Amino acid sequence: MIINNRMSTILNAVVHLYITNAEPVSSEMIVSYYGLAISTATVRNDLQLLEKYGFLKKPHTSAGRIPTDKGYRFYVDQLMEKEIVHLTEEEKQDIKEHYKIARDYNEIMKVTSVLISRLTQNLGVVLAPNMIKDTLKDIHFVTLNNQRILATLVTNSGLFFQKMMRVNCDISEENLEAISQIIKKEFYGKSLEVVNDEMLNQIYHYYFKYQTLDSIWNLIENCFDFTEEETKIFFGNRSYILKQPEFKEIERLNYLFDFIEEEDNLIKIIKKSIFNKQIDIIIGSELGQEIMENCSVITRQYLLKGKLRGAISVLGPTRMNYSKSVSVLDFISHQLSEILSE
Amino acid sequence: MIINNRMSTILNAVVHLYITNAEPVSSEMIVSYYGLAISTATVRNDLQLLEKYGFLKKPHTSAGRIPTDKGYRFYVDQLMEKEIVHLTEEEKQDIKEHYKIARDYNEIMKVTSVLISRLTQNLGVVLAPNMIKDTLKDIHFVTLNNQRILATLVTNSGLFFQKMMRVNCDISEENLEAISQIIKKEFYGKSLEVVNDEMLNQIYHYYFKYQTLDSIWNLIENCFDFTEEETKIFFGNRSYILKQPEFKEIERLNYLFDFIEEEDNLIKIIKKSIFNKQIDIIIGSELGQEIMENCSVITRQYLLKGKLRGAISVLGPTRMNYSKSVSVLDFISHQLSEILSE
DNA sequence: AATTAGCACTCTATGGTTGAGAGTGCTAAA
DNA sequence: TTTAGCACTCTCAACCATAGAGTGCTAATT
Repeated sequence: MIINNRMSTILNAVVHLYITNAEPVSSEMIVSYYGLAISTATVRNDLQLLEKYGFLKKPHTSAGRIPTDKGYRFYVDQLMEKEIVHLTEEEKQDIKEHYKIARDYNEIMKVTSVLISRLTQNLGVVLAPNMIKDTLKDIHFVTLNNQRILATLVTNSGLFFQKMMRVNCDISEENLEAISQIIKKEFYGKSLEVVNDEMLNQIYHYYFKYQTLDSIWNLIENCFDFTEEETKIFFGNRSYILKQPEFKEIERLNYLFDFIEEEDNLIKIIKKSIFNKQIDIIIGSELGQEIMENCSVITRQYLLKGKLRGAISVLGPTRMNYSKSVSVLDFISHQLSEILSE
Repeated sequence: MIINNRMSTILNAVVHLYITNAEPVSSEMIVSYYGLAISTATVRNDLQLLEKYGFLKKPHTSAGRIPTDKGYRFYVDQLMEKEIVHLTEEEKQDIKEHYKIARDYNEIMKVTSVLISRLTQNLGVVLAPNMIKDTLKDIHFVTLNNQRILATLVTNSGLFFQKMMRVNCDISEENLEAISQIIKKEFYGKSLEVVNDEMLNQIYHYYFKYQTLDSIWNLIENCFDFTEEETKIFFGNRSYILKQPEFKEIERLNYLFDFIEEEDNLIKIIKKSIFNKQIDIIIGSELGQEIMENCSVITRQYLLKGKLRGAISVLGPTRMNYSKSVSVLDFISHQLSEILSE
């Protein structure tokens, strides 16, 4: 299997034209749109070869070609980088404006997902920052009512985390204050992972050490498990993806929404991606989800103070603009990292 | 215009059959499914009259009848109450189980919306509890990092409210503590509305009164506006509504999603409803949104300690099961009120 | 006066047919 | 190795034709 220069050009052309027109690409189209100095017959020969190699396929005998997953893979790995579509100044400005308005972390995540949706015309997805490797900086309890206490836990990187806890008896402000002092004293500077494990394992140790607070540790034992919290996921606008021609048959759309609303599968896929590399593109069947075989997911890491914390993604049909999506994710990832770190 | 008993029965039959089958209802159908002791011709005569009065319409000359908005309105106002579909024991148990798992308020709202979606097979919507009429019970500041402070404000009903504030200079823990003490001292027991207004109006008063804290009031002035927070809205599963036959043409679906994602319109509609009455049903064109003329919204209030706080809704096609939806909303509203109040 | 049987009429939905057009793949020539 | 030329294939849209579902009207019946 030899892919010469011309074949690369042709494959590239097919991908491009198919991405923009959503219709099978003919030899005629390739020549005319790219002004190639070769005949359509020559192009057809190459197309035949590219199909034989598995990069292209035809919906039916007398139709033009469309890329296979393997074709997109080759495009993404070998051809795309040369022609990354950079964002326009307006787009960049637009992104920055939106971030200026967002105040709290939830809003920042929401804005991020919406921006990705809008700029890629597909579904933007954001995984909220993970803080399990952070260290404990502060903890505070507030009584909401006689059955509920709100714990706010702050980490060294300025992220925070909240949990409502149910209790069966009144606990005085003083006792809550004392508890938080103890926790700070014992755990300040330790990673949440450690705090969590040690607290759960050694609860009786603390129970004996600080006897005055006996009733409270029992409550905390049941309530204070930081890790059980599942990853928060944010979705941007779903309306753009609805308009993609691959979803004009409702059935496909049903599959897509069932998949999205299941959430866990998607979270798994995204998490696996950021573990691998800074940016990861998963195409169609590579997702390993039969019902999603006509979709791709692009995932980009984002950082907080230089450390990997979460991911932002684009979910769209395999016929998506990979180049544009990568640019969007790159730029937004930088903005997001900057905002979170500041 | 006289609607006799038989005509009511027939109108009721049309609504029922159309709701379950999503297909125009013929005279034959009505007689056979309802075992009426009259001929189809008689039914046809009544159908003609009901159409003349505007309760029914035909998609085309030789088709059965479907209800108009006016027809649904009559059904909902006059016929429905006699035959409310109560939830089964399993459904009730299912709801309770789900609420047991939910811990914090966000989870409770999310679970609520999902339950509504599942049980009605349409889109569940929840407006988070409004706390502007609550009084201030506690306030606490935590430093996240040198640029960000997290304020947690607790109200007398055990709800809380958070805001991240940006600052340009370090503020010591002591100063933050002092500030919160001052706010508590000045505003404890006052409604958030009042706190908000007075704080913003009299900021200079406090500035002079507590001079040691000069730099801080400036920051608070810009950041601490409780009311600007817009109403939080939660959506359940969108996948059920996708499967409704009225949305098998993508275009309708596009309208629906554009409307949903706009959010503001829907929030306005829901808020107007709860202001009116405990339960409110808005049918098709009554929504006043051209693109949503084939949809209805049912809204139910929910309480916290006996006071109106928010709303739960069902959004679906006008051909939705109003009776079932009302039951679902009723039951869930009670559960939700109970959980929030406990 | 109300109901019903009977029947003509209307409209949709389905399936089959046709022809145009798009695009390929092959062959033979350049 | 490239290309012109052409037969071949398949889709798509348009156009029937027909079956059948359901109505509305008229005249008969209760």
